[in-house]
Amino acid sequence: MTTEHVEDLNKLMIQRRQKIEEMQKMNIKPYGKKYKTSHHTADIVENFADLEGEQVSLMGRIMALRTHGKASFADLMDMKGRIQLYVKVDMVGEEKYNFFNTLDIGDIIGVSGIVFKTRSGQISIRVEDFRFMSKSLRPLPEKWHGLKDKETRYRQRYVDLIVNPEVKNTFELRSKIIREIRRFLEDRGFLEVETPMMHPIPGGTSARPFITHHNTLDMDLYMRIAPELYLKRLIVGGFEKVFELNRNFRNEGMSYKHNPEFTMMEVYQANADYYDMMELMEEMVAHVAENTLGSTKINYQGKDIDLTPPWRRLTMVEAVKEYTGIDFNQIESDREAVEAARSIGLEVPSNTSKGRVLNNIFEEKVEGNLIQPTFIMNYPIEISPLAAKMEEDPMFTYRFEAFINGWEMCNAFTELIDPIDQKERFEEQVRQRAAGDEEAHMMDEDFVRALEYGIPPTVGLGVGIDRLVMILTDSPSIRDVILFPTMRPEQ
RNA sequence: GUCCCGUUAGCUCAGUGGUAGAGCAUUUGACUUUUAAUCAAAGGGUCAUGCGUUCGAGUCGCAUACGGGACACCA
Repeated sequence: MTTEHVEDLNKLMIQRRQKIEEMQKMNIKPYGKKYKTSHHTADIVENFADLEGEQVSLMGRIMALRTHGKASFADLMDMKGRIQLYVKVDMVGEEKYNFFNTLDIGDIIGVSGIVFKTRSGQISIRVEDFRFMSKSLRPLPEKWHGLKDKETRYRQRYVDLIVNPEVKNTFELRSKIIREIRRFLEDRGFLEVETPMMHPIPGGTSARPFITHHNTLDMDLYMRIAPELYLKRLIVGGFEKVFELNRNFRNEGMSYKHNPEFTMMEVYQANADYYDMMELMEEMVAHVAENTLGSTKINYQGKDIDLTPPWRRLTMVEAVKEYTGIDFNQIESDREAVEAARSIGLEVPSNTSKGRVLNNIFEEKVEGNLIQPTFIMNYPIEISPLAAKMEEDPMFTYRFEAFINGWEMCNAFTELIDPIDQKERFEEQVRQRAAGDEEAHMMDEDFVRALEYGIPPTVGLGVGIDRLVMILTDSPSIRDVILFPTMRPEQ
């Protein structure tokens, strides 16, 4: 700690640094070694009947200190909760007792003592001995109002976690949700795999990528926007059921439901179709809700949502008809479609194709209404370059998305497995890219080559994990379910 | 990218163009079952940053930074 730095510190921080000097005079180490513990706080509270009168030892952070002359109370917090400490001068001796009263909120100590209940019924530890373990040099936010400032909460998540217990709950729940997804898929014979995060050609979806550079190879690489094309290569290779649950990176706008890096789960299954995947999706979400929240009936920001399968299924054409009255089965030409869109107040360029118009109307007029889980099926081919064409109507694909609370929660389709068709669709994307569409797909020759070896009929599903966690943890912003959300640097 | 809002003590927040406020936290004292402990006293501020308007700016204006919200972009 340099002196010029100390000058910047506020009074509270100077006081705490001075306490370190006083501790050193007393031969107490401000930063010590591990302390042998027998329990966590919550274990004692939960098993009080068995532990009353027993000796226990704990490690934790002082969160409150109430001195009463010759006896003091403190609240000790660890990863499982809090417990009250009761320290008496005649138990620990005058010197230790006086030192205890100089502890700061935030300091970390090890204690051992006897479990008992105070007169007012509070389960506590009568401290027989304690050891200082680590000094806290910065004051924590206030005990009652906690830390509210969102900027500080996101930038200094460690403080948020210390003082806002519900934040810890959210992230524990997130961990359980991800664990249950893995368990669900593994129980059904899916193999978890890891494919590259740095791609020479970013593919698998429409999105702008982040670009990075490899020095030794002297080449640019792209942070992946989706694992899709690599997972399908694995289906070519003979893995019939695979999934990957990890980060994707998209260089796009940020919002309460978009973070530049986010967690995606993609599943691929050979010899299956999109009906199988709809079943898997609704069962998986129900399994996760049941095993983390204990119910498939949840409440998100005041809205009751019932995740119990089966979920409602509608084609995109049916959904648009239901919410706007426009029947795309009756629309023959692109021009008619554009006119229909304009008739309900949507601005659409004149040269827009029928399928894109349908999708625009869906996004503008339908999506937001789909609060209860709903599968929307059969997406237009123009916006689905990796999905299999429907035999019944080549304008559409065997693709579906699930919506909950008006948000897209997953995207899935029976995969295009015809390498010749795939190559043509890539070529069309390349033309659109040349025409200025930055998010059109790039040609991936190796992926086409893989398909040329032959791939069984396959279905794939991608689930936005952060949004699922938002719904299940009742979190209003994606930043509330990502420990360290992307932010500009301070200053 | 556009618009709106916010930034005052460690934290949570008041603040009407005229001496910078409260609660908690902190320091000192009292108190051996308190628990938002209590009681008594004290200290604590580059009002985000910069430039203006004004006799005088936390307050009015402009710009910048960071954050939040909405929209746009976007699966």
